[in-house]
Amino acid sequence: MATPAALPLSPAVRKFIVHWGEMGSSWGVNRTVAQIHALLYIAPRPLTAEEIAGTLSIARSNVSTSLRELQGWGIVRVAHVLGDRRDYFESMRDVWEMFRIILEERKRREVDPTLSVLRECVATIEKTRPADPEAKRRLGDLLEFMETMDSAYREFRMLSITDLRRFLKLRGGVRKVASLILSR
Amino acid sequence: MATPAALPLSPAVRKFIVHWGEMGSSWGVNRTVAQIHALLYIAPRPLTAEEIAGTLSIARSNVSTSLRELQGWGIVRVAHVLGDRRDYFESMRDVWEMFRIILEERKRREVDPTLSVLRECVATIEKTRPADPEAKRRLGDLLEFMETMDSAYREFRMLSITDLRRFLKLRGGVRKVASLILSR
DNA sequence: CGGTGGTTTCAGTATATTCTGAAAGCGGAG
DNA sequence: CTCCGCTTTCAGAATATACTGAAACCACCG
Repeated sequence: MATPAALPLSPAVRKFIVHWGEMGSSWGVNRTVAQIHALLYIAPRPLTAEEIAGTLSIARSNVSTSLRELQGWGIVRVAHVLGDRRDYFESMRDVWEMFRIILEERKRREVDPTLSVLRECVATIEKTRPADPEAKRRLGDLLEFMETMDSAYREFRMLSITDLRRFLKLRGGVRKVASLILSR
Repeated sequence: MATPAALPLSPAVRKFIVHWGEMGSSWGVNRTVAQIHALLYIAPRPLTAEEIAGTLSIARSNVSTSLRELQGWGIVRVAHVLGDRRDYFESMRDVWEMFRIILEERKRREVDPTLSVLRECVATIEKTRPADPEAKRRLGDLLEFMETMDSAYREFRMLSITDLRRFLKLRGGVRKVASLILSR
């Protein structure tokens, strides 16, 4: 009863795909989308939509939509094979780069809008009389926190992947930094 | 038709609560739970479950469940008023501390399990013959990435909130660090 | 004890999300 | 122009998630 185009997957790979799907769910990513991503990431070559559908037992149309979303995130792209009219899909392979892209995208879609909302709220409260000092303070704190995070992120973003990697891999590095920069 | 115990909320506060709820959704947190958290965070004093239900127009029982979840995360706790049998609930107020707690909790619930799964998968593949070199490499890369992130996180976690705050607030700090530590 | 004020549980309902299959779209080949 | 292989769209079906209200529970009080 297996769909014709199903790829053979080892148990380990199967397990990984399933887990990645669940992980996705709890991070607000559709399970199927995450599974497709996992499959493409681990596959040794680009796959057709048909193969993906067969392998994961999901409808062809569902694959189409999900692939579109993954392309929207910029971590999957189409490739072509000479003499073959079908679209082949492949995932970005560099994990660090992928991480960077996803982070950037989530910031853009979620953090940035929150920052504007917070700014608007604070502004509105300030215009109100009598201003509600409690609420103003709380929203202000939150806004300040997010702005600090935001600019710290912008700074880290400027590092090359290689430097970022080296930095994060330093053992005891953080403590060194702390004593170097923070003590005065 | 307003529920008796509804608190008066300014439009700005209202907007904040609604937005926070939506934010929650896209991060895998139930909208209602996020709204309650927002309300408690901004409220000038601890609130009863009744007040929360009234203010947000949700069922009393729903509030109960959601509060339990927030307590599970460790960012909301009960307080009591002398001579009043009811439970009052209040949110943690320090945004940085709250962030730290949420991060820790998500790591524990999501990153740690993923790390084990990846380790298991890699181990399984290694035992298989002939081992699938492609898959092994891909899973290995991912595992290495997550392990690096994990230990970097552990290091940062050792900083006091104050130091962390100072560190993230340094302008140009990252570049300084980069040249200090990375160049050799 | 039985009553009172409050909290929690849970089965059923409502809502939102995801998935499917059939139909429409698209572009090249003949 | 029409057929063919492939892709996308979309209305409705299936599923998962969130929410409600009624009932059970609990602890204290008289």
